[in-house]
Amino acid sequence: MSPEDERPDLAAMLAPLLRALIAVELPVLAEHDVSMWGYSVLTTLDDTPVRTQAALADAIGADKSRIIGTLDELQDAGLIERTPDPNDRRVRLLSITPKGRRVRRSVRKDIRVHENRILEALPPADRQAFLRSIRNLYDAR
Amino acid sequence: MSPEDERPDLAAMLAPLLRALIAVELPVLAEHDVSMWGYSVLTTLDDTPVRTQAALADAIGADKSRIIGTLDELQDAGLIERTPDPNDRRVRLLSITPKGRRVRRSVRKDIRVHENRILEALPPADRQAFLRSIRNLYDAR
DNA sequence: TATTGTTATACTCTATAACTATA
DNA sequence: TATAGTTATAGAGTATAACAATA
Repeated sequence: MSPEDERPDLAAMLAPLLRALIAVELPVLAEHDVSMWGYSVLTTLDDTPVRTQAALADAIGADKSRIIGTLDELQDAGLIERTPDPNDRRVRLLSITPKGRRVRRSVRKDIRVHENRILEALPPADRQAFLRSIRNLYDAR
Repeated sequence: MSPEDERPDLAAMLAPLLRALIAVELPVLAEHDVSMWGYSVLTTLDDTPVRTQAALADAIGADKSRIIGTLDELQDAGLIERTPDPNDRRVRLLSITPKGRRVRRSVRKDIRVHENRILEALPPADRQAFLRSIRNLYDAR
């Protein structure tokens, strides 16, 4: 095996990194009284409005039955709204509230601080290439 | 928020990437009849021999009680050995067998093929910087 | 008959705490 | 009393299937 390949597997390196990111995010989310799934929902609704719960579930890679509790919590907290669709009474139209938008952006700002602290370990040039690369891989998904 | 910061959260981008990596690795592992934890154990024992099961569990970020089933399977398959330590009869000394080493390296080779296929989406310069960066973040952990 | 949202059930992981045998 | 390995129990998270209302 060539020296270049003498490195841990990609997944073996990414998993601890992701765990570390989640570990610093959880307290931030707790401060704002939202769960990880809740924040994921707020982010999706803020960036790319979706009509139905099924479409939302699909967008965040979850099962439609799995997000119901999350939606209940977000609705109770006044962060999203579920209004019956008059054109198709099976559907409940989803939307983020102004309060939900404020929470989402506030959480994101706090998370960015932690992310930047972690990324500071990288030389600036590599840092840019790293961000460009995961963005690239993420978009190509 | 500045344009540079208009990107998904790091964790939001890394999570799907890790999921994709795991998705391609699982069939490879299944072909070689080892679990994800089993492969993790083989990797650790091959690279950095550890004496006790507790030390191994610590090295792979698991609880000592969680790896026992994995060790049983690996031992039954002849991939590792557990020999009682004559100096401390509470301890069972761990070692990877030649067969275990062959399996580990065979799996790694197959995984690399899939990893490289995914990384081909990146321009070569970025690809190097990306690998250097996650290695950097991983080692600084 | 198919689809939306919901609820219920079962299954997998994981964390924790007990237990034994040694020290 | 403390530690290594093991087993047992309980909890969280998830997937799947069934269900009622509507199309």
